[in-house]
Amino acid sequence: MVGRRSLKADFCPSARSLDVIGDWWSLLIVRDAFDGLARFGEFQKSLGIAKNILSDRLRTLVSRGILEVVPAGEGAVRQEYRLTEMGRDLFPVMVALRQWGERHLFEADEPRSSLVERDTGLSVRLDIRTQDGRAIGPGETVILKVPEPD
Amino acid sequence: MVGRRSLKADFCPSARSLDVIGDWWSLLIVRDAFDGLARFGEFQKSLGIAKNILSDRLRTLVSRGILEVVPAGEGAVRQEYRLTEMGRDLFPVMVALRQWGERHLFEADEPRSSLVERDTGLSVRLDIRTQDGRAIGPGETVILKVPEPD
DNA sequence: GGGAATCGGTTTTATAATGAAACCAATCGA
DNA sequence: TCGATTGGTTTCATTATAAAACCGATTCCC
Repeated sequence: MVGRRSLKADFCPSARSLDVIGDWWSLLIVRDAFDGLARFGEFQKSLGIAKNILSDRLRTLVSRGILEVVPAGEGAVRQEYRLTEMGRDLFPVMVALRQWGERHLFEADEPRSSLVERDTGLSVRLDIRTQDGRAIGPGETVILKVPEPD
Repeated sequence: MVGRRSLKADFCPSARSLDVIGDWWSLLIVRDAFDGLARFGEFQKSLGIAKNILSDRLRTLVSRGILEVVPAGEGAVRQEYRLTEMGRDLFPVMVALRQWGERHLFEADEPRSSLVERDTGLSVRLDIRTQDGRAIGPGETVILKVPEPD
């Protein structure tokens, strides 16, 4: 096969998501975008990514509707990369990754950045519930597959 | 630089998480593991991944504590790959990815697999709240950075 | 019990993705 | 106006990925 397999046509939503944002850099760029970064140079400095790769990733993220290009300031020539609505919707993904990393990838006493509510400083958590509001874990769930066409 | 930059030492938990599971295949393997797959051949068939790459990814996931190798059945020689506690803790990440994919990567009428509570069939959702239970969005949060050592 | 098929990989080789550096045009700042 | 910065693109070297061939150990089948 040439190149990497695409999961665009997969019926599993997780697989399609990974097809779009599952590469090494994209979510890091999105994280920085959530953090307020918007300019090419800012991403490049923050991530230490090669410029050609950053260029490619930004283009791809824009083409997929996760970032959009907007003029930087009023009537400015330079442009910025901003999260679209679709991009901002990745927030739960970022929070879930953060939460997992905090729990498993840090020593107890190790310094780390943390995500809190702006107004109160309360830490943010994420949980999984049924439609009617009961919290549940992986053991109580099941995936309903779509029937394979012969 | 040679190879890919490691984010192991980054103070951002999301970055460390991506360092561990941010590559192209790992989360797909984890998804399949949540789905009950456990054998080398099962993963290989499900993902269509090259065997050498699968071999490498499984080894890495085991070495990082996300999967563990257990004997398949009583006294069996063959072995299986199972999610560890740390691996099962990735459930919210999978749900978040799934939710995003459902919302943005499918046509309204397109068939898709869905995640539901086993006993009731109710669909599963995920949301972000403060410690005291109020649901919030990205706009109401802020990241507290760890002070950079000079 | 013997042979064939399957399982769970490893090795080899080709190709694609990534990274670093050099380069460049347009803009900005002094 | 001139030099520095920004935002890239191009080129080339290196690394990762993929496909296929291979292989030993098991399991299936009769």
